Amino acid sequence: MIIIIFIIRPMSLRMTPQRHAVLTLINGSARHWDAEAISRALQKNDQRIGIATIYRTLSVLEEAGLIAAVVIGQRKHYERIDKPHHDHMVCEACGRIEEFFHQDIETLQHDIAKRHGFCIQGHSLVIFGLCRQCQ
Amino acid sequence: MIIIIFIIRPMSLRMTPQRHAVLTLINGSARHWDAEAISRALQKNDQRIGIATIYRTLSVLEEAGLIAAVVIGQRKHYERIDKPHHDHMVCEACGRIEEFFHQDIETLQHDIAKRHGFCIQGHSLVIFGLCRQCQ
DNA sequence: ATGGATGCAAAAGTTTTGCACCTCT
DNA sequence: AGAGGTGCAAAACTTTTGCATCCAT
Repeated sequence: MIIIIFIIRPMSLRMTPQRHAVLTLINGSARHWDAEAISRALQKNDQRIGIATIYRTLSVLEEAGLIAAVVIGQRKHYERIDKPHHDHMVCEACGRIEEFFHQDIETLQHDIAKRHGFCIQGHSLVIFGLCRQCQ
Repeated sequence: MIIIIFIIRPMSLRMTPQRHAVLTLINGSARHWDAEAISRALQKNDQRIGIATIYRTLSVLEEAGLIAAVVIGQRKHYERIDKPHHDHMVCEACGRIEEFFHQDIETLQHDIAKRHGFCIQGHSLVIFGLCRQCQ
């Protein structure tokens, strides 16, 4: 006997005030945000949203492809999606995060993945160092 | 008035049974271990070490340059140091971790860091995808 | 004796979950 | 009414810290 279970998920998510606030915050800057930073920024703006809602909202927005996630130093950060793909360079002294894109690095990653028989789905490249100001 | 404080740190660390057990475990396999996995593996081997000691030991061993650390998916993993530098490829289905090294990728990272005025100190490159078996 | 290491338990930090309530069709 | 969202508090997890005790000089 074969049992097939369909799990029907809504195709579109409800854009509530909370979700809108989080999305607007992220889309309104080039920064990388973690849940804590979002919570603090919204509070300063008199929009207090429960931290649980923030976590749930970030998952939902990421799954919907409306924001991008990067893990930086064991912590998930989110940024707006309307930038072309890029990787990150983090200053270990001041925390500054810079973005870069290098087509050759991208290409070589695909090459090496193929060589290992991997079907590449994504990557995370973070360069650590000292920025110009902190050297 | 200028006060100079010298903090004298021991140059060598004491190789206690606990530290030896952790080091032996890591050096005895090609795996990547997190604190939990180490704790479980040692228990199976009738060597129970307090989890706090494991965390402290891992820091100490890493600082001493006896093991290497990699952050994979928000969690710090440790592996033996006696391998040449490499990056990682993680199968999102089965968790398999493969290693690779690509000199051109290394070189290009240095190029791009220099171009941004960054003094590069390290990097973390993890490729996500599906391994041959899981496709 | 003394400095370092350990184990335990408690604390801290981060993220998830349960649940009652609310909101929008 | 029903599905989905929210806030709060509690729980779950991971990692760190305080402290009494132990161990090896």
